[in-house]
Amino acid sequence: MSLAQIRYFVAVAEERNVGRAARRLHVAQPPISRQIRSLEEELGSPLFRRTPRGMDLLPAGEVFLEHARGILVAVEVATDATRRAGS
Amino acid sequence: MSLAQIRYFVAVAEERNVGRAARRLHVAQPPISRQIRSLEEELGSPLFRRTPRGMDLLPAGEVFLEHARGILVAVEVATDATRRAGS
DNA sequence: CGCGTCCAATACCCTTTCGATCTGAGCCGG
DNA sequence: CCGGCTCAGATCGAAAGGGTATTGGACGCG
Repeated sequence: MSLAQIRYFVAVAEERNVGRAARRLHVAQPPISRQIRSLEEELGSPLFRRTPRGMDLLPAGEVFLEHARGILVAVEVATDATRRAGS
Repeated sequence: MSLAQIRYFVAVAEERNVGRAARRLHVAQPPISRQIRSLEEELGSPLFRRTPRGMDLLPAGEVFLEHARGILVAVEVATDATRRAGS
């Protein structure tokens, strides 16, 4: 699992759409699709239901989403605090 | 910043020694050194003082260490909770 | 009914990143 | 001094990651 995967996941969960998430993150669509799939494999359970109109969060996805947001915030807080301590 | 870098950092901080951290993580020593350096550059401040006998945590490093441990725990918790929700 | 549209997934290539090995430089103890 | 630590640097091969182009499925509209 990588922080990029977590960021991709949060964007897709919020946009409910891989293409929009990709544009928001300034990356192409296929990398996002692949990373989401890889994340699901690593976690051992699907996070989204694929529909012709986008991606619907599954229960496991909702659980992961809450934690994922916390992780990203924690990384940002750690970065800021360390920069502040270092200068 | 990657989760691997955070794991490397925590190991080095705890061992106060790059070589021991490398053995503990089952990777070679130079990759650890490089990732630590890259992390310091990204954070904008040194985290360790290099000595002929090992690595001493600087104040910025101590700050980052506390946050880093929390991030790794959060990743583990997120993983477990999601696995549990998915099965 | 097609046909155009919108979606995610796949195939393929290329660049970048990452780790392993080997080597070097600095310091300390015997 | 010399032998054994330490971390850092150079080089190489493998793996990962992103981009473009394309496919395939589902819907809606004429």
